[in-house]
Amino acid sequence: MKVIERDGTVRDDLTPEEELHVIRHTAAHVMAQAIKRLYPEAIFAYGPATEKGFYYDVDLGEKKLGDEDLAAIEQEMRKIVKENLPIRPSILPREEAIKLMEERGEKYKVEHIGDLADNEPISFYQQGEYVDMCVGPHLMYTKALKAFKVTQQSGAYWKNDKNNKMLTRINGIAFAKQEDLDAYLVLLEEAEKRDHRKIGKEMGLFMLGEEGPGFPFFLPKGMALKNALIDYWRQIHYREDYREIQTPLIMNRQLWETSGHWDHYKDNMYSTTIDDEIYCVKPMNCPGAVLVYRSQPHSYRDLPLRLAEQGLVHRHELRGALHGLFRVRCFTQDDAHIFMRRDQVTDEIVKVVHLINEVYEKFGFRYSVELSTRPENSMGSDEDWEAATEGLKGALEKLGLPYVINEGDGAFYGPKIDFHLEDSLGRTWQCGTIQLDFQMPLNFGLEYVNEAGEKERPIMIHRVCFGSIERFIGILTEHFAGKFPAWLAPVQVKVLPVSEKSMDYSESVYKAMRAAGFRCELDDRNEKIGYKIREAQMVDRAPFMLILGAKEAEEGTISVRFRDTAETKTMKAEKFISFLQTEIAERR
RNA sequence: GCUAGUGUAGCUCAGUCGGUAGAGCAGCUGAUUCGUAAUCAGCAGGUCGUGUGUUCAAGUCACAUCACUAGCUCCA
Repeated sequence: MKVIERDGTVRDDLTPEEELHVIRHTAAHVMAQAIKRLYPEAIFAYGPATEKGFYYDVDLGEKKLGDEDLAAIEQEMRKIVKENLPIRPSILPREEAIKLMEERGEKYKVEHIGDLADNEPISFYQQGEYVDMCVGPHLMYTKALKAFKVTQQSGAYWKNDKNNKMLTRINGIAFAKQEDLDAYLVLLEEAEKRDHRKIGKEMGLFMLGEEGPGFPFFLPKGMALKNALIDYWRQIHYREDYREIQTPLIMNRQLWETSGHWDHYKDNMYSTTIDDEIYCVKPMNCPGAVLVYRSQPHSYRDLPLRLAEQGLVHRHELRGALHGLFRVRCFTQDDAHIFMRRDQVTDEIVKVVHLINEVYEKFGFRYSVELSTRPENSMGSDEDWEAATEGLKGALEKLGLPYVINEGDGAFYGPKIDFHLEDSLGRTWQCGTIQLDFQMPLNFGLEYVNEAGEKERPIMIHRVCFGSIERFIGILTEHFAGKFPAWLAPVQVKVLPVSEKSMDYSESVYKAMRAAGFRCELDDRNEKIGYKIREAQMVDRAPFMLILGAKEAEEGTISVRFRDTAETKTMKAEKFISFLQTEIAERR
């Protein structure tokens, strides 16, 4: 595949990833050309290639686009491809570049030139009547664009700043070959089947209602899953020497003023009035943990002190941001606050990273790591922020973990390391996070007594592994497409009598399974065995089905059908029980 | 909160030009007693998200509002 650089050099040595990027970037230009033909008044902002496809942000004045309009744009793009226009670059002096863009009314491009460094060359690519300011490279002819689709539109602010004008963002996808595009569309369909909202409904895990937007209800099956997850969490945290606490949901305004939440987080806090005083529903667990720490004097020998809490927090999220279990207004954080001496910071962070890694590996998740630095609206001194940020960086480097830096994205009280997991569509969601905090200990006057008998201020880590149990369950559901491993499965064993004749035997087996501690259900409906298997497989997604008919009743055995292989094995109930107990105990 | 869209039975969806609500699955009842991914028949199920308006007449048109979906912004 040949591409042309802004200086006119023709190259054919790009990697497949780079080629895809160029294809998508050219697709964005062709789309812009199509838009300009259909809507001559359109003014263009940014139009990049992305990981998933491409988009162009366009100012269409008062014009609103419907689905037909998107189809028309795609149609026009196909026409432009057919015309096979050559795509050629040129570099202009800054004044001429500005003049060209001004003549064409491209005010966003003019502004963009103003943002560029003085020595940055300003280049343009032209295809037919359409000229776009662009660094390239691009395909050399429009006909080289083989497979693309305009997918959706949305609003987006100029330069992503909500104080700026809202533009129309038109999204598309493009691939090197039609087969790749088709495969991608199939993938999207598959992803839809894994959507945790759909599976959650099918399996009866949770529900959301208009009565409480963003406040999920956990149904019996979802609760079983949640509890299994928390049992696992307790086990590993006990091993790592954490102590579990629980702090109140509602505490008075003064506490939140001390912690800084009142100043920095008020818009996200729910509040209520009790005896004429304002109380806030906790959006974070830290102040509660801090009060627990402060309730007793501490020796340097007690540190690090690790206080863990399954903390239910409430945050007022914008309603447009709500999304199944991924983004809710109340969620349970598997939180912990670690109070420690300055010399313990690196070791402690390393331990937490190991723990998070252990948890994610358990489920086979891949994750990406980000380090977020000081935001604008924050508290504390530059030195403390510097030290905290260096502390996190040092730990990451000691571990050799690759990470990207997210400038200005830290919490208001400290920088953080974030762990991001992918959903079925490849969107990433922040789950685990480790935050280093000098502020809270200062604001609350926390102390410990050192070896010399002097008072010193501890440093605090805030950290979560799952992040929010709700979000984590959403990710898990999509990851396993509802086919949870036995230790997590809401229904572990489903007993399926072949007919009513084997009902008595089935009931006795069912009771034995429950007595063995399994989450077991009996399908006692008057249906054929095939029907029951179908539902156990597709709806409950039970890892084990016990098929019980006259043969089993006579022999005193059970026929176990395995969800994942569809194999069947006949054995004694005791054998199955000990097998499954091991399976669950080892969380395989 | 912003941009665009969607809202009809528990679920998935149909409903034409404005003329008074329809299917499949699930549920219930009956028959069948069945061996590894859907047995047959019957019955029942709806204030068409909510409100206001236009009209002789509104699921259908208009406005408002709520929820949901994709994205933006924001976040675990």
